[in-house]
Amino acid sequence: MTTFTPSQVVERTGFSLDTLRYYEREGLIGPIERTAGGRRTYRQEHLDWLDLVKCLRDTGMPISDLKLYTALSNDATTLNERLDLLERHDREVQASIDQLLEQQNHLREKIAWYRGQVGGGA
Amino acid sequence: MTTFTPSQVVERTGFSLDTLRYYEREGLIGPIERTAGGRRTYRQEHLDWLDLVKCLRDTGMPISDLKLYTALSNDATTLNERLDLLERHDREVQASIDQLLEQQNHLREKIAWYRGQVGGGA
DNA sequence: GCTTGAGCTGGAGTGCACTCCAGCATGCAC
DNA sequence: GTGCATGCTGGAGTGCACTCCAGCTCAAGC
Repeated sequence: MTTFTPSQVVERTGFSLDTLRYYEREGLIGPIERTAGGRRTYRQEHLDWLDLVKCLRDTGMPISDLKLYTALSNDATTLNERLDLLERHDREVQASIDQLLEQQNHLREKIAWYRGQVGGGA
Repeated sequence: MTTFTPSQVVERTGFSLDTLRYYEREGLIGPIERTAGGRRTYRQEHLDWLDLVKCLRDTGMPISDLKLYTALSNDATTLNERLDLLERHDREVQASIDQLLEQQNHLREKIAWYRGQVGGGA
């Protein structure tokens, strides 16, 4: 069974060593097995999980929600709750995309105005 | 000339009183005129400016860049620099929209998977 | 003229998500 | 078997953008 050292996980996930340890402390990822010497040995399933964590963090899910989601994931009877959580999050992501697009329009109007000023002054 | 009290500005811009004062301290908006008693009296141009500030903040421009942009706006010869700043920001906004859309795809795949599980278990 | 609410100041406090550090252990490379 | 990179822990520190607070002044209504 392939395992990964902390630095390999850093390389593959883009999280820093400190962030990986922080997430483990916070319960965003289950306790990672250790070598006899105490070093963490990650497995493929951890990398997969961290990809999901990255997706959710990058879309703005707070640590507290991720903590909840992780806890739910340890109980096979919580599929509906997890689905709810992700659907709610999806709606929030959609809302922030919409808001970003709307504000981008204002921004581009402003840019167009500046271009008129700059071009007109030539 | 119409003027606005601080609480009217709160209502119209959505910024809190404390945030308005913080922005003024930080130089994101020029010093606001005062009444004899020391109360701020905002004018329409301030509301317009605050709309732009809101647009830029909501799209993630840091306070430090807004500070710079505000400083540049007090010098009529800086049109090109301001345009540059906004264009750079627009590219960053586009990048975060793109990234959000991409991560939203992953999220929706996960949601679809959950729906399969939940539906399949019925 | 007094009450009540809005506003003032300077400075301290908050919440979030990391990030850094000291001091120590481990492990592979030679 | 020693040197150096990697990793460990607990806890302190950071950066950002506010947000709150005490103690005070001001203004409008009755």
